[in-house]
Amino acid sequence: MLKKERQAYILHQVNLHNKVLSSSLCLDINVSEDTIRRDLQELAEEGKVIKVHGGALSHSFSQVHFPSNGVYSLTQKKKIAQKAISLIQNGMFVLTSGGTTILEMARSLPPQLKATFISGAIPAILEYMHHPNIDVILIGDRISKNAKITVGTEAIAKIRQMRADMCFLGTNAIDLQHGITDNDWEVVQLKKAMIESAQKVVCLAIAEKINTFQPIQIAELGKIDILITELPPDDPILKPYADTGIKVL
Amino acid sequence: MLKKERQAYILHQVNLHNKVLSSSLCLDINVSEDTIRRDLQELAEEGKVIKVHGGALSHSFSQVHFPSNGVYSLTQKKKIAQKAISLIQNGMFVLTSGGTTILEMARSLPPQLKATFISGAIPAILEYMHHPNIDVILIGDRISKNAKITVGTEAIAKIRQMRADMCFLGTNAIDLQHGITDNDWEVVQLKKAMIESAQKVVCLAIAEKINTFQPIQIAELGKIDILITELPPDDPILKPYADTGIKVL
DNA sequence: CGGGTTTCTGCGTTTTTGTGCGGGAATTTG
DNA sequence: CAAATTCCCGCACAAAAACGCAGAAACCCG
Repeated sequence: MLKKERQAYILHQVNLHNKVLSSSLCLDINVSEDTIRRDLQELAEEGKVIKVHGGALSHSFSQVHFPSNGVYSLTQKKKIAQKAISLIQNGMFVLTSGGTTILEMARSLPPQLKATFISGAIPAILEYMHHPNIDVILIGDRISKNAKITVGTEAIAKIRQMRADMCFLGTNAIDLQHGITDNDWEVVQLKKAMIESAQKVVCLAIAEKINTFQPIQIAELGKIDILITELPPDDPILKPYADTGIKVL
Repeated sequence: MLKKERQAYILHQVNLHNKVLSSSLCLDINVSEDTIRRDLQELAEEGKVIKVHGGALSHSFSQVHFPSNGVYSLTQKKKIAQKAISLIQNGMFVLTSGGTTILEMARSLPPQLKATFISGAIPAILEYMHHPNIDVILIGDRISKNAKITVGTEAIAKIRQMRADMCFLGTNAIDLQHGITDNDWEVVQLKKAMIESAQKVVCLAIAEKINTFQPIQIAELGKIDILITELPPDDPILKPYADTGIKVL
């Protein structure tokens, strides 16, 4: 088994269960504990997991207990959220993925907006629920604790039978060659379905995600209608994307 | 169980209940009191909790007043929650409705319990999601903002195709003549479906709900297997229910 | 093709960390 | 004041990590 393959498997396990024991991993993959430990260490250095004595934890895990995340690019995300909200009109059916940028958008929705939001992302749902004029449709299925979103075939089937006006995707990585990419297989399946079910696809990405990529492809750039970052639309880094026909905000 | 994981659980409990006893924690997690004490000490050094003789307090608690129970029957609900939890075994599939009693149960689930919880109740789902060993299946559909639970035909259809070992119902009203009743038509439909899909039906009701009724019937008493209140099982008010064959805890 | 280098992996050995236990000191409670 | 908890300290033991090393595979390059 290849090293990358192994690390991808480990990452998948961590994302699925929020934690992982080195001992159980080395039984699973049938390699020595040292190898696992080295893998975890590498993943930890890349910020993919958090290494602890005896195994590793998912990043979201510790984020819960450090609610003081005011530092995490909040101002950029607010800016993105504002631009995204300007696209939403009364009466629309809006499909949203998970992620902190989407969450910020959910928090910033103006109270007089009347629309229907469809999502399986728990934190976002909580925000929608508190909004006075928004109807909320919850996508059900098994919950991925790490992504805090429902994943699985039922969720995908439900999304497939929707016809939304617009779909907002929190974006983990985007570049010219691979399009939008991610590292969680189940979330990727979900986002694929969301793209197919929406008339317009909007990607929200903070600038540091631009020109990066991850192992699994969600969609080619051609599928994207609008790209929103915190940068001004004429920033040179965004030029190549605009040139492919994507509307950049 | 990983050390960080344990500390996360402790922190969660402290933030939830504003206090925590080392003795109850070491029963919950099944480690020695020394370990708990060391954990609390570490958390205290990081400023996450305030350590006191016998346990720890949340930071917010020490600052302000006693917002505590009195009005909201919290202690009764905790008692009910404890009895309910004693019915859950590892590996079970458990269906739960909404309501504050169910929420209290969700908060009190012991961390080593491994089970699958199925629900459309958003507050309860949040608790299940934070639990280290519980798998969560979310029932999707339109969200009723006031009940904070998913309602509608899709939700009912999904529940119908489940086969749960046990179903816990928060109960708004119960009496001998009408069985269990409620006043929200959509929630009633949902609970009916849940009863049909579960092998055992457990009703959680605080004593003040006993011998009251509401406009819409959910089910006859005959459908109920177990009734849990905060009273001792031999309380005279419960006698008539026990006489109909319901197991009273 | 072949020799040198880098990368990856597993195996001992040593260090560090996490946990439980016993006994005595300190604190709470009645 | 006395009994019961709870806390603190040192120790022992097990599990995990760090470290150095060596063999094997992959890679590079003239």
